[in-house]
Amino acid sequence: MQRGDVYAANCPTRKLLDRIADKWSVLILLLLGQEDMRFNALKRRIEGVSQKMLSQTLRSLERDGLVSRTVVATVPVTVTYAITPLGQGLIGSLQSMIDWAETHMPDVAEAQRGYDSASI
Amino acid sequence: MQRGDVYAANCPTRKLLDRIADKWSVLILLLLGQEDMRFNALKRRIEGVSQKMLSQTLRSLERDGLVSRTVVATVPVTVTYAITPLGQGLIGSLQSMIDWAETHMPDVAEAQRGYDSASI
DNA sequence: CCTCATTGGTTTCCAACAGATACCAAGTCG
DNA sequence: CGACTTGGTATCTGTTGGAAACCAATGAGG
Repeated sequence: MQRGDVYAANCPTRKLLDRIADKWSVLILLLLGQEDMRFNALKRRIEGVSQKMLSQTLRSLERDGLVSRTVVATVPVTVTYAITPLGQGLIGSLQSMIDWAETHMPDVAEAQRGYDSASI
Repeated sequence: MQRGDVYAANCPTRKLLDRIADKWSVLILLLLGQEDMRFNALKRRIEGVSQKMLSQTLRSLERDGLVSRTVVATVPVTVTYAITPLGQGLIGSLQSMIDWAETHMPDVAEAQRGYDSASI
């Protein structure tokens, strides 16, 4: 089986990786993996995200079929975002990345202290 | 057990995630997970990375203790980068992310076609 | 000897992108 | 009548990424 080379710039998988290996994408997918959320709920939950980046990233995730967007004609109109079955498959990897980060944060912090003190 | 909130901007784990969930970091870590590599070997292998971003990202990964940097006093001097035991633990999650991307690339491509044709 | 190549970077400059802010429609509440 | 909600978009600015030039120190080739 011929495998695409993710290190080639024009490889479709590499381009997909560039979109999901993004801080906002990861945080959004992880939240939607837990429960459906509306636009402003995501915005309030994810500290520091701008409306522009949130709508931009959501549109990109929707285009890739990882997230679904549902408009409900209430007043004012509400928009609900949810993870798709396709996106659901990604959650596992992302969650284990977060778990690793939370578990090994102390080791990383210590490595940083070592690095910073050595380079004074 | 009190869990840090990765969605808070000042959370150390969130900041670590922002550094790891980066396209260059992921590609570098994955390559170094397979074998030790020198600077220019990485540069040749990862299509599209600039020297600036490569050295910047490598320094960041070194500071976090995920990658080690070894200078050998040959002529000209050679610098070898290797994954650390700490970084090794992260490879699994990253690899499963790539595997997912390679496996589900056709689904994503089809979702994109659907999205793009619907919005003409 | 002079030039070009190698190594692994740093510096500079400019284009691209992210973030802050203002604005929008359409309706509800005081 | 204002002020507030929803989920955005438009604009302007500041930070970042990428292209290219430059660097030291040495070896090879003409």
